[in-house]
Amino acid sequence: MTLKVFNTLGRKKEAFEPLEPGKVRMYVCGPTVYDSCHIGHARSVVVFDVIARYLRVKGYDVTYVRNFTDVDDKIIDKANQLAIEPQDVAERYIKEFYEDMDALNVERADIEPKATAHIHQIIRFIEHLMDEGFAYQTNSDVYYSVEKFNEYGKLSGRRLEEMEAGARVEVDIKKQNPFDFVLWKSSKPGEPAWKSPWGMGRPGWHIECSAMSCEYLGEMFDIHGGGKDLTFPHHENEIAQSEAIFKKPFVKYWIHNGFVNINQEKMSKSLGNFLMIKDAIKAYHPEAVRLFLLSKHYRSPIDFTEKAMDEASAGLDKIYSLFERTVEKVGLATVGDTEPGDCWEKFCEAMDDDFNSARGVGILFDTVRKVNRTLDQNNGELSSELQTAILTIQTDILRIGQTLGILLESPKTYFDKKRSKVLQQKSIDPSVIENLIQERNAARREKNWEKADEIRLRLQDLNISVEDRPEGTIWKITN
RNA sequence: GGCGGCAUAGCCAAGUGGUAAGGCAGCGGUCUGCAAAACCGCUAUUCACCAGUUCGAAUCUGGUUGCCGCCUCCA
Repeated sequence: MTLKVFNTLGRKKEAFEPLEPGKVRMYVCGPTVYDSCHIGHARSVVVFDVIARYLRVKGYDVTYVRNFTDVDDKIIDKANQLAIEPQDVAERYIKEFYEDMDALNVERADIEPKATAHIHQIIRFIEHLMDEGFAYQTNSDVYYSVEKFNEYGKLSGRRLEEMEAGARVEVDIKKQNPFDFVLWKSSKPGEPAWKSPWGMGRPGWHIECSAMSCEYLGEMFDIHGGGKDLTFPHHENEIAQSEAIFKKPFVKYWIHNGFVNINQEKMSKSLGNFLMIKDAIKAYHPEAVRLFLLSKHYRSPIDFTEKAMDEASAGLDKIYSLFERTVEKVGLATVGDTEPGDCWEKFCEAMDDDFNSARGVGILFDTVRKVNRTLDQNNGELSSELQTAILTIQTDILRIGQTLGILLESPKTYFDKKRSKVLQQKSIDPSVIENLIQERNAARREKNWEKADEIRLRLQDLNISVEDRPEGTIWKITN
């Protein structure tokens, strides 16, 4: 099976062939740490987390770099607002980033460099650009001259001449071309500043990624990712910087994820509709958030709504419920005990097609239904063949879960946590529930159906549904 | 103004030349004291619209309409 990847550079799917066989070097633009992460950050980070996991599953030796932009105007603004140091702002939000991403089961990147820890490399990079004639100094600022780079615009499909016609960019008189961008910015008193050949200042935004990707991945590497909005100007500028110096293709595959809307609206400051990760995971299980994010293709926009999240939660319940059943029948295997089966192979086919996790999720539910059917049809003892078959499928589902970063809890833990969360929210003592269930079962034994049903209705009002199973009554939280 | 994307059932969503995955909701059934859960069946002759290419198109081409994104250091 060959993996195909949609490359923004060229805008088509291409067979994935890393520069060095068996190795993948990938760089993803991380956040500018001036505020809490919102659901849009979550999508980008989760999508690339899954891409990295899948590449590893495919057997590639992956080196994954994701940076933190920890020096920036917005960080400085925030520091002024809070009357603290910019680096404290950055530290605070890096800490929050980890809290959010850990909750979402995002694996750490192999290297997570910060811009401020690479000032030396950045300055050297800029010097290099000056030497090669791609940059110029005005007062104490250094700019990149886009006109010097012939291929400027090749990633985003723009041409300098065409852009100028309708550009709304305010013309900065210090720039030779309105699209020239700052490489080194002189500092005002009190701002973070480093000594440089051009005076005290700080790096522009784009240069850190060129400098740090080179530092950790070399002059050329395989995958560079980020949100769609970064295509222009950020990634276009990175190409201009890196290719100007190294005179060869900077990145082989550019991957960009689509945006998250909230109730069909773009998240924006003016609408005040930013959904922060920490709030989303208060309301929903983090795995439900992941399942939601992965149930649509990564390049399409996705709409965050309460309904969509309820459906994702219900879907997750459905899978964990299946595990409850299979664990009882065949026990819980761990990935590695069993050879991958058909289900896993179909999932891989989907993922091989430009990481089509949406199709993969479809296959997951398809499989869940098949196992439930098998269990329904074989109510009594399972033959050893069936047990083995179910174990294989169960393990496939777990394998898929590991790739998508879901299904990492035991069904018991999952449902227990869900229960206690809701009970806590509603300040209900679980023993009250248990007592009601006992009372209802007593009524049922006496065939007092009226009383039993009345108790069931009372529980329903508390968002609790009861299931009378052959082996006893259990209760669950409904969404 | 420039560049790009999208339009598939009530809703969400796969599907890039071979006769419409999956989820949610709905209806009917099996199971059940009744339910719930699970399963089975039904639910798009049709993929925004028009024209074209082809033996054959949701998929390719041209056009129309509608929505959205980027061109603002927003993932």
